[in-house]
Amino acid sequence: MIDVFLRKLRARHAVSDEEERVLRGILNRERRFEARQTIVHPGVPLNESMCLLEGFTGRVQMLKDGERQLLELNLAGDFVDLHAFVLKSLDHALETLSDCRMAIVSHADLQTVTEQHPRLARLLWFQTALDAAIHRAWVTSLGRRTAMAAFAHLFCEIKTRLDIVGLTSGDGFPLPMTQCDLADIAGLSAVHTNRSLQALRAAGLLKIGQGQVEILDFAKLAKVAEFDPGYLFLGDNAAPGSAG
Amino acid sequence: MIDVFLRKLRARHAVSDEEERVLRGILNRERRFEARQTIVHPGVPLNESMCLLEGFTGRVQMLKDGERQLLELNLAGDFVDLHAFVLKSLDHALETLSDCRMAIVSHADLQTVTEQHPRLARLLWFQTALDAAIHRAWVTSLGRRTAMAAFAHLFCEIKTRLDIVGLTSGDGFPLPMTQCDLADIAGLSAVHTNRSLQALRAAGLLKIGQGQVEILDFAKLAKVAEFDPGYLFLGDNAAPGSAG
DNA sequence: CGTGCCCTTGAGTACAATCAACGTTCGTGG
DNA sequence: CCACGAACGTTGATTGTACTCAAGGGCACG
Repeated sequence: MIDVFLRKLRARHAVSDEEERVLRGILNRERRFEARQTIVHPGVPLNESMCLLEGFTGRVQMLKDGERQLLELNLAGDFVDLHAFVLKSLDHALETLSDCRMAIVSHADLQTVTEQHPRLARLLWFQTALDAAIHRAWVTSLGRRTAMAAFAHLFCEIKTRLDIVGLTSGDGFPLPMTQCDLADIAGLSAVHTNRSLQALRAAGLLKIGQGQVEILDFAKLAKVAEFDPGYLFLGDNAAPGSAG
Repeated sequence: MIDVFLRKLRARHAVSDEEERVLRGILNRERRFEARQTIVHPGVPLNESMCLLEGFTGRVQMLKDGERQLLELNLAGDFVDLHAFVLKSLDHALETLSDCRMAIVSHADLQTVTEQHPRLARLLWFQTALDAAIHRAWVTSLGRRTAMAAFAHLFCEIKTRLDIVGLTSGDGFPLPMTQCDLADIAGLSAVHTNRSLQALRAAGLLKIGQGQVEILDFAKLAKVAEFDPGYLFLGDNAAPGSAG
C-alpha cells in the first residue's frame, strides 16, 4: 500500500526489511478525498498524520482579500502533514488538487515507533527537513527569479521529484492544476502566468496542457531556471545510511 | 551559556531539569564569528551543528548573476543548522550579519541524546518545523503581499521572535542589517526598499535606522501586514508538554 | 444547446527596477 | 585637523515588468 512512500525514502536512505515492516504496520489505514477539497484546516488540533499515496495536494495560505498563495506542492510519497506530529496543528491549509488516496497514521503510533526506532525517527525528521528545503527554493524563485525562470524551476522540481517515485513517463508527467493554481504558486496574476507559460513553449522548452507537462529540453530548462537539484538531497551527501 | 536557547524552548514546551542538564551537557563548546562572514557553505558535509547565542545570522542563496536572496533570519536562541543533523549538509549558506557567539554540538552527541531522550528529539524536531513555518510565511509575503506589507510582516515577526527570548526593550529592538539586506529579504531593489520603509515611517508605524527598530503602533502594523502569529506556535496548540 | 470553467488576447495602468546623482557618517591617513 | 574614500541612505527621472480590466474562444457537462 505505501510502496510509493518507501520509494521516496529509499531514494535517499537504505530502509531495512524490519524498518519497512514497522512502517507498513503503522500506516495501515487508507482514506480517499475528492479533488478541490480543503482536507486540513489551519490551527485545528491533529492527532494523526497522512501520507499521500496517489494524487496531488497543495499547502495553501489564504489572505483576507481573497488572494491565495500556494506554499508547497505535494506529490505521491509525500508525508503531507507529518510536521503536525511535532507542531500538533498546521499553520496553513491542505487542499487536494486531484482525487487523492492517503495512508493514515496516529500520532500515538508515530510516538511509539520513533521512540523504539530512533533511526526511523531521523528518516521521518529528514522528510520534514526536505519540505523546508523546498520552501527555501520557492522563496528564491519568488524573490529573485523572473516569472519564466520561476516556472522553469518549478517544472524542473516537479519532474525530479516525480522521477524519484517513478511517476513520470519519459519526459512527461501529469500535473492536474489550472493556470490559476500556477499563478498562486508563482505569486503572479493568471494572465501573466499564461504569458509566461507561452514564453516557455515558444522557447521550445516544454509542452503544457490538459493536465500534462512534457519537458522538451530539460538541460536548457534547468539552465533558464538555474536549477540545482542539490536541495532535494539525492546525491552523495545523503547516501544510504548517512542519516542513520 | 545556552540560556537563550532554553528560553526559546520554554516559550513552547516545558523543559525538565533533567532535560536542561542534558542539553547543557552537549552544547558545551562555544565559538565566535565576526560580522559578514559566510560560516557554513552549501553542500559541505557537516558533523556538528550550531546554536546561536548572541547576534544575528541569515540563510542565504546566491544566484549566478550576483543576485542574493535571504531565506530566513536567525536570532539568538535559534539552532541555525540543526537540520544538518538529518540532512548532513546544507542546501544554502549561513552568513553572520553581526558579530556572533555560537554553542556547538556534535552530531554524535545529538544522536546519543535523541535516542536516549525521545521527547528532546521531538522538541528539536519541532524547532526545525518552526523554521519551515517561517519559510512559509516568507513565501506568502514574497508572493502576495505588497512591499510595504511584506516589511510590516517582517518587523512583526522579528519583534515577536525577539520578545520570546527577551531581547527587545519595550517597543524597540536591535536589527543590525543594511537596507540592501532588507531588499534581499523582500526580493526588491534597495531603492524600492528605501521607499517602502519611508512609507512605513510616514504612516507612523515604526522608526528604523542605526541598526535599531522601534515599533510605534504594533496593532496597526500587524493589520497592514495581516500578521497572524499562529505560525510561530506560541498559543495553546503548543502548550507545555503537548509535543511530548 | 446553454452554461460555466479554463485558456487566451488586447489595451491601459501601476508598481517596482534601473540608472544616476548626491548627502551623511565614519574611519583612515596625510 | 583636514582630506579622502567607502559604505549607507536618499532622491529624481526613466524604463520595464507585471497587474487590471475587458472580451472572446474552446471544451465539457448537464
